[in-house]
Amino acid sequence: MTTIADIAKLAGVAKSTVSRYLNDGSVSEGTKKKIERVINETGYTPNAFAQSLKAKNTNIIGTIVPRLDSYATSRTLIGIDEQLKELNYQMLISNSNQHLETEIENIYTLAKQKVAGIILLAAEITEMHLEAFAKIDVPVLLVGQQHEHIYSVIHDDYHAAYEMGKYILDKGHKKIAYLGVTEKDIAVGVKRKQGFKESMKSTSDCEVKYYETSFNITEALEKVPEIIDSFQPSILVCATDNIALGAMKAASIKGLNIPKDLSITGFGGYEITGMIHPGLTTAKFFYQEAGQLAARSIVKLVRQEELELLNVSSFQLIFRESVDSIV
Amino acid sequence: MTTIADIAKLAGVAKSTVSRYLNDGSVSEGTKKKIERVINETGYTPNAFAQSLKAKNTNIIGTIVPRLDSYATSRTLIGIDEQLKELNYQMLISNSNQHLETEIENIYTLAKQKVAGIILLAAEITEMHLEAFAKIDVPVLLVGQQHEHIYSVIHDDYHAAYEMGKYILDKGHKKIAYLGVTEKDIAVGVKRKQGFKESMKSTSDCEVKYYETSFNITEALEKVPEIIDSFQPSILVCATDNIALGAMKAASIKGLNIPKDLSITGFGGYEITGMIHPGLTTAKFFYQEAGQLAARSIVKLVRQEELELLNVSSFQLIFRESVDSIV
DNA sequence: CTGAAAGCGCTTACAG
DNA sequence: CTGAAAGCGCTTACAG
Repeated sequence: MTTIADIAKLAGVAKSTVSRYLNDGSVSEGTKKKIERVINETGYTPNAFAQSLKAKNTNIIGTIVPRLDSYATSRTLIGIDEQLKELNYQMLISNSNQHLETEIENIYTLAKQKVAGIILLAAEITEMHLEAFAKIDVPVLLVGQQHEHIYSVIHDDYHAAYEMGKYILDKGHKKIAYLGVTEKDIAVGVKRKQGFKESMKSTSDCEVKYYETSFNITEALEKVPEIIDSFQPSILVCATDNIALGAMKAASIKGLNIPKDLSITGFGGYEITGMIHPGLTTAKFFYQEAGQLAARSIVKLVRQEELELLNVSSFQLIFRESVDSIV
Repeated sequence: MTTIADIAKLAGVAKSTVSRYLNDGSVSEGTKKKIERVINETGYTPNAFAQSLKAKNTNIIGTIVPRLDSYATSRTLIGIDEQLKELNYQMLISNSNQHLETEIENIYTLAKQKVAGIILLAAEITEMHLEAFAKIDVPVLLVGQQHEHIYSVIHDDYHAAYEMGKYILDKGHKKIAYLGVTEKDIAVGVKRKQGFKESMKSTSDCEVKYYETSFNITEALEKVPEIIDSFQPSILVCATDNIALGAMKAASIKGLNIPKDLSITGFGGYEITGMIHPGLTTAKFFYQEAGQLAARSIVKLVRQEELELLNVSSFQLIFRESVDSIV
């Protein structure tokens, strides 16, 4: 293993000069060349531990995810990773496994590891989160959820739901069931529902009912039949693609034809929604792009550059076969 | 930030004693207690960089994945992470984005970061891989692919395919199409086909044809119609769940009923295969468990304990509605 | 069992 | 622009 001392000796300069060459670079052309040559010959790369020991922080961005096995998470991570590499930062993934306490722990652990910044793929921001953010001296960026005091990148849940509502109204649906999730989740539970409700205001002859389920496909699978039986909606607007998938399965099991007997929509734009039959009409969010935006944003924060508190990533409605036109 | 020097001063001992307390622990009961108290009061944790700088290696296991957005990868990572935490190691994920060169680069980069070991979720092992493994002085474990010279954890592709073959024979199928992938992929391309072929030997009145496609759903979607048209199989055995998903979509688009007109099976056991309608008959691999096994195995390698060269993770056939019984 | 000292590979004022 | 020296927070022989 070659060290900075080796390079210095081989190049005939002092270690500090090599270090300067590696960093700020106020070195004369001549010595620059000498050092460059030696580094190339030896294939030297500085020891990151020694660097971090002095510098007291790293070029690592810690990314905390609630779960690893989710399409949204994966795509977001890919975007973060891509962009971070380009900016010469490294991504460190920390999985909290849907455990609030583990999530809080991970915040402190990452801080202790002297990460330059933390990206949190958030579901819910509690007092404990705020306390942790305050205690650690590391910039934090939320992805997927907003907060009045914390920088964030969010998806445009509100407008996506608003447009979705408009669309199904256009399609002539009048008995509409909205299957949402807990309001603890501001993005999915509150904003999507708000946007949807807003779009429903434009009509008066519609019957709209709101239901709640979890993010779990299986729970949707169980809940949907009673909604169908009691309310008999012409369309079921599901707050996530997974819930929609569960709903489709439930409808199929009941022998209903989608979309003839029941239309269904989702939110997310998961790849699988285009691979099933019938294809699912959904609002696609750009997870990878949002990840890239998040990476750029946290680096700005690290560099103490300016950043909007709230950064919104866009969406796109995808129209497929799961919605029928009612005439 | 409190350091080992602070602890030493507060406890009235030398730094080296504190260090000893933290490590081998040959410290008298009395001083142990004093140090313990101070550490608890201050909430001191050693600086990992300083430790690594001396120790010259870390408790980090680098995990290289070909892609982040795959069910198999995600589940495997969860298993690795879980088990590694329990063994007091940390997982560092390195995404090569299905780029061979990036993958090779990642091997060297991880080695430079002084990871204790490397787990490689492998697709194909080339000469460049072997060269990299030889050059770096870090134990390596393959997951998903085997190799005569390298430690590995694999799924039991051969027997899974063998059992699947037996099962569809039992169901009375006689015109069978097998849709596999490139033989560069030993596990999926070679072993699954071999196991399947072996099971076909037990019968003589069957017509079996072998086709090849990529891992890409879309490609399966395009390829399947011509297979159906030209060969008219009663069943399509797909080498992965994704290919099966594409096949199901293709069949649905053609207006075929699954399984009445065409039976379909997959391999993988992805969660989604149970959520679509009809449910997909498939061979489930235990990715998470395999990940745990991988974590235990690489730690054994790091600790220079003994390990079998080849470690096999199990499988389970899941019977659902996508296979018809032919009488 | 315990402490003083050297050293891991860097960076950073401080002189020149 | 350049170098000598101190120091980052730890560990590890070496004495005692």
